[in-house]
Formats: sequence, structure tokens, C-alpha cells
Amino acid sequence: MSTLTPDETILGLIAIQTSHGYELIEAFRDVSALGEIWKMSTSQIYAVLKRLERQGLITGRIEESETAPNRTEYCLTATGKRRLDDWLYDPQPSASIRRVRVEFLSRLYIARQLNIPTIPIVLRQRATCETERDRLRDLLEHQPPGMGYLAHELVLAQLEAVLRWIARCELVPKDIEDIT
Amino acid sequence: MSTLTPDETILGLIAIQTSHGYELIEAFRDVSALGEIWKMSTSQIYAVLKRLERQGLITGRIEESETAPNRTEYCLTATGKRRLDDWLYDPQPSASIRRVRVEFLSRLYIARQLNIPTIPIVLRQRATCETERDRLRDLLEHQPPGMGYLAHELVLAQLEAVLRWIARCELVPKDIEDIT
DNA sequence: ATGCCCCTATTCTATCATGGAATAGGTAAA
DNA sequence: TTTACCTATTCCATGATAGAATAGGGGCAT
Repeated sequence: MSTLTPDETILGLIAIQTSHGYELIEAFRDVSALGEIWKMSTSQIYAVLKRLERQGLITGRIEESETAPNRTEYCLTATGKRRLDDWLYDPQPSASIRRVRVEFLSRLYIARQLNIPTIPIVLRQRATCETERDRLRDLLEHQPPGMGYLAHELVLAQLEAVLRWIARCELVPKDIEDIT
Repeated sequence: MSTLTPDETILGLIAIQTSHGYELIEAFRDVSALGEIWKMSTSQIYAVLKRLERQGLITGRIEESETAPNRTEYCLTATGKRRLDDWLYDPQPSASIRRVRVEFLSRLYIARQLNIPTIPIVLRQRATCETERDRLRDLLEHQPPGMGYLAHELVLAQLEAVLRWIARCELVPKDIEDIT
């Protein structure tokens, strides 16, 4: 899995409450929710919903309405619940900078909304970032100067910034809990 | 332009020396060149070449060979040269973290190979990152806590890391020149 | 009332990106 | 001799993505 998909995050939102596409779109627009984290187009959300349903992670049923267009309400299947848990409790979350920003924050948001403790998520994220930082430090010691060196230096600097940022999150866990 | 395309970088490589697809693939594989910066598949390079030719930025001519498969050598057109210059001298390079890592380093690499002074490129990149940093600082002062706040805090921390890294690049400009 | 735009809710379409395999002849090692 | 890799490119199927299309209802200003 190398691309950054909103699949699990959407799974999480549906776990919080069964939703139809338009509701999810609004969650991704809402700046106090996921608005600053993901930028997603309308059709992408419906595409993800189709995929999740095809994979048997969610099921939809059509809600008829006379005053408004019909909508399809989706809720998690047992498989979907398991997939979501696997994601939330992933013991080795990616240390990629983008993924930390997007996936880790999404995990935090979803976990909070589901009343799942966020501290373990933070600790695991810190652990993988520390491992990756150490790996990069080693790598830099043996790498000859050049573009690759500069690139790795930058990634290392960013990982260190991530770790300082995570440390601040840890110091004030209450704040994380109180967010949202 | 929101996606991160290798188009201009490939334009740059062709400006350094006329090349065919396979040669470019090797430049992107070579760790001492762009290997650590871009990850690209074979077919993507040929797709980019097709696009650049369709846009009139490069022209290809087939080199026949009996000992090896035919190849198509590409070289820049006048328009292509102008497009490359616009990119190299872009007065407002993106301050997005990914783009700094990928685009800025590519600019640096191409400029060096073309014997164009790299210092102005570095200074312009620093300037836009500083502007963006200031914007984020302002934004954070007025933003209520929440996921958006955390997200912006992280981006700010990463921008600051980028700026420290750029400062190191500036302090030892000779090193940048000597790289590659 | 009339026209117009916005809101809800979703689908459609066309283009682009992507990875992976297919092709195909040559060469070097085992 | 088989195996496997190097050069060089194309093909294909799937997937992502943006943007428009659809469609009925409500509000607001002229």
C-alpha cells in the first residue's frame, strides 16, 4: 500500500455513525473535523463508497424520500469493523511525512470520536518515526554527499520535527482528548 | 498545477543532453543523480515524453540500430527551452513540503548540470517558505484548537525544519556546487 | 411572478496516471 | 544449453480525478 487513500478514514466516519455520501462530504469540508487534513472531490467519496461496498466492508441501503433526493445510507459490516480496528491499532504506522500528517491525524480523530484511547496510537506513531529517524541517521553516515544526501538530510530534519511535534502531543494528552 | 509531475525535470535532463527514454530511466535510477528524489516507473517516463512532444516542448527522431532496439532521441524545442527556464527561474516556487523536497532539489540538480547559478534558486525557495511560515503563524494565532490546529502546527514545524535545512544549504554554497 | 442561484444527493464521462507484463534481439555466465 | 539479464519500448487493464450533468425544491431579489 503506497498511495494515500481515505478508505479507512471513511470507514471510521461510518463507524461513528451510519452515513450517506453527502454527509461524508460535509465531514471532509468541516474545518473542525477533517477539513484541513484531506482535500477530496465529491466524486471521489462516492468512488470510495463503491469500492468499500464491493470489498464487503460496508453495506448500503437506499433511504427513500419525497422531499429530497434518495440517499444510500452505509454502515459497517463485521469485516469492515475488523479492517477499521486493524488500521486504528496498526502496530507499525508509516513514518512517511505525508502519512503522518494525514493518516495519523485521521486515526487520532476517528479514535477520539469512537472513544478509543488515543495515547497508544500516539506512542506507536512515535516509535516508528524514531526507528525511521535512526535508520536515516545511519544511512547519512555512510552516504556520500550528493543529491541523495541532501534529500535524506531533509527527510531526517522533517522526521525530527515530526517527533518534536508528537512529543508536544504527548505532553498534553488532555488537549488531544479535548480537541475535536 | 497541483500534482507533482516530473515533466520539467525531464525537460531539464534533455536540456543537459539529448536523450532517449532508457537513458532517462537510468538517470532516475542513479542514486547519485535523481534516484533518491523521484520514484518512477518505466512507462511513466515514456508517457511524459509523449506528452512533452505533443505539447511541442521536445522533438524526437528515431535512431536506427542493428545491434540494439531502435531508440528515439529527444531534444528541446525553443518553446521547451523557454518552459524550462520559466521553471528554473520560477519566482514563487511552491512551499509545499513535498514540492520542496522533490521540485526544489530537482531544480538544484538541473541548474547545477546546466552551469546555472543555484544561489538565486535557493534564495527564492527560502523566500516563499518564509512567507508561508509567516502566514501559518498568523493563522495559528486565530485558529481554535482542533484537528485543523494540530495539522497546521505540524505543517509549520515542517516548514521551519525546511528553512533550517535551506539555511545550511546557503551557508555552504560551495557544497551545493560541488555536489552531483 | 419571474428568473436565478443555491442546497441536497448522486452519477456520468472523459482524461490521466500507474504498474506490470509483453516484446524482442543480444550477450554473458553457468 | 539453458538461464538470465541488458537494452528499449509498447501495451493493457485498472484506477484515480476533475468537472459537468441531473433533478427537484427552496429562498431571494427585481
